[in-house]
Amino acid sequence: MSQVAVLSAARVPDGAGSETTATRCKSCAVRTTALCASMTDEDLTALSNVGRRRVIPAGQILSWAGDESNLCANVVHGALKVTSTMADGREQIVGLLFPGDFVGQLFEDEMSMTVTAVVETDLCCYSRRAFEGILDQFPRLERMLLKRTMASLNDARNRMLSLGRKSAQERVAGFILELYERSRAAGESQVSIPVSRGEMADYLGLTIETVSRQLTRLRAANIIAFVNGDRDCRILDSLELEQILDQS
Amino acid sequence: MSQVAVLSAARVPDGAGSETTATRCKSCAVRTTALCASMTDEDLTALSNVGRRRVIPAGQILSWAGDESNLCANVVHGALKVTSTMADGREQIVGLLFPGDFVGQLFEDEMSMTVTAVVETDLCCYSRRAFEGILDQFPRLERMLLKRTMASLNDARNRMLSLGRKSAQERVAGFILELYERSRAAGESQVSIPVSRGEMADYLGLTIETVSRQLTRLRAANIIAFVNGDRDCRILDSLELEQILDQS
DNA sequence: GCCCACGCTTGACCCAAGTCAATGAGGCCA
DNA sequence: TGGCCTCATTGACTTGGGTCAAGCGTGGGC
Repeated sequence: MSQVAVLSAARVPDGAGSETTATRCKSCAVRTTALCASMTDEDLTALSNVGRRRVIPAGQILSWAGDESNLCANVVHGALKVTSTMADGREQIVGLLFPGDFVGQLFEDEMSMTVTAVVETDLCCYSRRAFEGILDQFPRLERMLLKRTMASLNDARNRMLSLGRKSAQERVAGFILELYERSRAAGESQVSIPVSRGEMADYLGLTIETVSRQLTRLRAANIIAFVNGDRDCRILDSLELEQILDQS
Repeated sequence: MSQVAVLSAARVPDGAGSETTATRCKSCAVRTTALCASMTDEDLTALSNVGRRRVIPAGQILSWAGDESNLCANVVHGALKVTSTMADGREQIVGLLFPGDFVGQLFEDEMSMTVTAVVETDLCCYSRRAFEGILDQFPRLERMLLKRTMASLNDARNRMLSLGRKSAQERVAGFILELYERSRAAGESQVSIPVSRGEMADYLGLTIETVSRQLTRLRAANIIAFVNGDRDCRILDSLELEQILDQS
């Protein structure tokens, strides 16, 4: 999953950007999962010289659709949402970005989507122009970006199937399963839902009420169970969840 | 708009592939609109040596989701649909490809979507492996592919907004407008709808009946008018069409 | 020229999901 | 400790678009 967007306001965390060598990059949490994975330790200097760490508080908008596109970034920690909005306020979340994902609209002067932090998020930011320059110098970096963009396109297409053809129950079950895969890959036993019910609705093309009712239904059927409020849940019957998805 | 897929059966048109130089490429209908636009006439030999023309009859499937990914192609003439299908037959068209567009799943061993010709279509096909090799040699080609993939991702995201948040009327009006822009750009005075009502429905996440009713409504409101059957129409009031789209 | 098939339209009815509204459960500040 | 404020849930009702079932028109085969 790699993306396209840009950032405006943010505060700089203590000392970030002050180290001039690539030592900071080498120990970075996303050294092997972000685009940086395509670079050797030596080449990383090219990136570390222009990259600047920023912490974005939850709810803050990094950039509006229509803004000038002058920054791009790797997500280091947290989560971002990429949204498309209509004049009357209807909103669709067209992408969720997690650590290791890339955000920014390259080769374009204008941002086409709005990017917002859904929780407090650490970014490693680059000037868009500078990043494009680095891309020219490192074919392996460009290749990795190409592969990721293709993977994002694939994701987007799968979400089109969901939005165009699946029932509310199937969409909610699918979303829970996506999160389940993500947390299992991270070795966590519990699924933490990183977004509010409203954001889930905006992601799935539903209303808050419908999302809530479907979750209640899954809970009543003993397929999932919430622990400590409504943001963390345990999967009691992942087979049943999968069954809701691909054979109804 | 660039894509991801592979092809299987097809018949070879008279003499295609028999010229060994790039002369054929130079006079190709999509020389300046397909990925080839990134290549100089001299460099084109690299592509023309491995490219093979094929004509795909309307309705023929080029490759199924799950097939081995061993071919890719430029669309020269006609139109393709990229679809995602569920076990029970529900289908979503996740992309329409026109002359100049690229189709194929690079860097992947398996096709993730089904690709079908919606009308008789001419392709310029490459072995996937060979094309990947050419990509390695021509950074400008790779860059153009990257830009197109990013543009496709943007399109896909706009379609997510449509599928997730727009009413039937807005979706149909939006589709007609897309076609209108395309035909205006081609200098045509009439809009020809390249797909059946059923395919329109699969593209818009609606049913045939709903699409038909919405078209009837646009016709009754004197916004569009059909000429010679139901595949060609004239736009009588494009302002009203746009108004249906972005301010309701 | 006739018939059948296929794609499109139209009508009548239904239901999944949206809307509107009330209630509940934390969390935060005074 | 109490009063908000925000977010989630639940209920009652409405509705846009789906479903089912006729018609209709055009084009191809015989």
